[in-house]
Amino acid sequence: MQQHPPLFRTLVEAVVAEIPRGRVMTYGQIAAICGSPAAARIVGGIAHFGNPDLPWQRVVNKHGGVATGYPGGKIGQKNALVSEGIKVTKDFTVDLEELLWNPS
DNA sequence: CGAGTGACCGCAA
DNA sequence: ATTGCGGCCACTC
Repeated sequence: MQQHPPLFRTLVEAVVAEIPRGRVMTYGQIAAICGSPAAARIVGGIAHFGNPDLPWQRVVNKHGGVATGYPGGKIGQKNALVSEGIKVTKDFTVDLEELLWNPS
């Protein structure tokens, strides 16, 4: 019963918060779910200015590669993903065919 | 309110 | 294969 239209940022954070452990999602897919398939960059921006408690490490790009601006760099994100049981290649990429999470 | 920015995406050389 | 450029749209200052 939102009298005001939900902010994009709120939707993105909600989706990211629903990503189960051991799964990943792409920026473009999250943006599309939130209603703006071309706002993939915005998702990244929200990741930087949004709620730091959310599992942003589970968010990867369309190539399955980890983000560049993650705190600690790609190493930090890869470390966080591996800590959750997600296999990350030495090329800092994850297998989207196996780990991509598709919300209902 | 206006301008700049970006943890992206896709294509061209 | 790698590198560079533009577009796209919401967020921050």
